[in-house]
Amino acid sequence: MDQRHASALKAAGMKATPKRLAILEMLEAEPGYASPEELWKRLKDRFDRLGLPTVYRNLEELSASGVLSKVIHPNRQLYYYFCSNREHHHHFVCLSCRKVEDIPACGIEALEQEVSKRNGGKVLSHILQLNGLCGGCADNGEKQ
Amino acid sequence: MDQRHASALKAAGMKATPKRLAILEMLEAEPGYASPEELWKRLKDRFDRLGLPTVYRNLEELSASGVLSKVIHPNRQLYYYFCSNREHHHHFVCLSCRKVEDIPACGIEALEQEVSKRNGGKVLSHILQLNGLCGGCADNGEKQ
DNA sequence: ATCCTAAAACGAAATCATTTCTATTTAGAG
DNA sequence: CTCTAAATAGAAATGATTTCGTTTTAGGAT
Ligand SMILES: [Mn+2]
Ligand SMILES: [Mn+2]
Ligand SMILES: [Zn+2]
Ligand SMILES: [Zn+2]
Repeated sequence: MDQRHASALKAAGMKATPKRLAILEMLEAEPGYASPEELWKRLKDRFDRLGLPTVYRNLEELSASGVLSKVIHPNRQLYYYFCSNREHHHHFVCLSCRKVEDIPACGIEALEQEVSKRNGGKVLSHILQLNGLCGGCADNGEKQ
Repeated sequence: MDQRHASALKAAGMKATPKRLAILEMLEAEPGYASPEELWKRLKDRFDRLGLPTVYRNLEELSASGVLSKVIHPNRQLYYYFCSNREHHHHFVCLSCRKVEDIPACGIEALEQEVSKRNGGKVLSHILQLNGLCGGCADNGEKQ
């Protein structure tokens, strides 16, 4: 149905199944981020059969391929967000209403004040973390 | 015993119990971040009794009070790190050896290259997220 | 249009890191 | 030294997420 999403899936090397398309449609319509179970509960009505593991699996795959973005939440549960901005950027997420706002730049100190002043919101905390391999480990191809 | 840690605990309004001090000592000696269970297994030898929930509870409390820092890990398990740098800063963590390096500035794009070149490491991914309340939600004191 | 096969989905069950709960112990103020 | 709120034990519960063997399906090939 939705050619945009079908194309995105094809570009990601994934089959355009009805359930994947429904997940993308629902998440795109969502104003903020959503949990796998929330999406599952609402998607169940549109299919005679839909397993929660299927939702988990697809969200993770779509996130891994960059079609969806994952939210790092203090409660450490999984949340996903559909962001049409294909440029590299980061997010401001509201812990109350789950709204997600794009953050164009990456200067954190300046960013906090800017977000706080421009949107009138309050930044309670921020997470900045670089994951990777140090020099010694990058050499030999160790993992984990 | 360790006056520095006892003082840090006092400053945080926490009692300087032997187990808390042992947790801090062990984590300070650790070259990288560690999980609650790893610390527990090694601390058990030093006490006739030590519950895993106690380690979890103390790590979380110490993290909340800023004595320890929490690591955001792709496997979504809990890891903690003792950082003596009391200035506001961020971390580069190695997914292979768990080493943690301070990152003084917050310009992410520049940072990735800088970390990659200066330390010879490889940045596989980064997380930048601001958590807080948007304008609408900051007004009324809603939570979650 | 039909076949074929790797990919996707099912769904019950398992996993297991983390939390909860109640009784017991203890740090540290007075 | 006493007293009490804070801290801990330890068993049990929790529940989000994953696993697994089976069944179904998307989509390229014929
Ligand atoms: Mn975005
Ligand atoms: Mn540090
Ligand atoms: Zn390393
Ligand atoms: Zn909000």
